[in-house]
Amino acid sequence: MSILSKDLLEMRESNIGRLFQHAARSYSERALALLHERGFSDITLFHTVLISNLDTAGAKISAIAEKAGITKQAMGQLVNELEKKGYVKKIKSLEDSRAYIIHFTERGQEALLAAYEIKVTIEAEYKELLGKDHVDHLRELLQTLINGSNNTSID
Amino acid sequence: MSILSKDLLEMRESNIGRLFQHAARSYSERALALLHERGFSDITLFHTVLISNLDTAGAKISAIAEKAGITKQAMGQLVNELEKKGYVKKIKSLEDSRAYIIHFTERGQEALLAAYEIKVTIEAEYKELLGKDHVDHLRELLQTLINGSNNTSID
DNA sequence: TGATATAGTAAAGCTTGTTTACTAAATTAT
DNA sequence: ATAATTTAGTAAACAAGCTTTACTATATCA
Repeated sequence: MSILSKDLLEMRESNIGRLFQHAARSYSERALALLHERGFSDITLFHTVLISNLDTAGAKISAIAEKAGITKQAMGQLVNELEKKGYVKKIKSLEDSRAYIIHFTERGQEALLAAYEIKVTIEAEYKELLGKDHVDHLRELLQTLINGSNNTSID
Repeated sequence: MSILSKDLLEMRESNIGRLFQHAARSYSERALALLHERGFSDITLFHTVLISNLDTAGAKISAIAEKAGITKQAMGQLVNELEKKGYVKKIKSLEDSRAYIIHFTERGQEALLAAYEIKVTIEAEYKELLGKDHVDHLRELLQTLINGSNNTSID
């Protein structure tokens, strides 16, 4: 008990893993709140996985799934939901009749643009808190960390 | 399509929210792998929520739940699982006969100590990648960010 | 001594996936 | 050309990690 309580206090006070988690959560909650404010209230955190991974208009489901680090089935479900909500369309590939190409609808493109603007907004907020140089530095440090470790991950 | 593809490329290339997520995932995967290596292979990521939130030996379920940002029920379930695995014990409170106090068993304390050592190990790895000063700076920046935003969160 | 708040449990349901197993089309080998 | 294999996607069942709703038992306050 005496040893533990000391260690644990030290443990909590500076657990960098927890800081990462909090930062990630803070970011995504803010981003989603802003997205809802702009009228895209039917999008959940779940859906943003697709949005942030579909970087080339017209990719196949399996390609996006791989990029996002989830199974084809999960991505298929996600695409179906977003299609129901009117954000994307599945169009049969001309080159491969097994495959579908995912296209954004006009509303999907609006959402995408909003997402981009929100990203800019949040980064501006960060710059106000930390200063531009520090934000850039933060990004670099994180990038280095991710490239350096994490060799066994799916993503 | 022309506008979008450009924006999207820019979006992906430096999305700080995604960097947070990757960093968090990288950290927790590494931590869990090391914990398993040390013989605590029955612990999942899920269980570490309790472990990292139970900083005062002898807290009530509801108190830990609140600290961890989850419901009492979820924490109750978690505690039961960890009790089954032999890491903690629920002991009736003498002061409040509705309440249980969570105590670590000997094995639980071993796990806790291992968790602390793993934290130190991972941070040492980070220091090797980035340098000590940069790790300290990273921590500061994250802390500032979390304190500055995130006023609506549960946690 | 009621009224209300708090500690914890129970059961059902939700989200975000995975695993296993399948169909249909494409590719490669023979 | 046809058989074998790979690939794209779907379907169904299940699991983790929760939440919501509803409850019991105890404690506290008026």
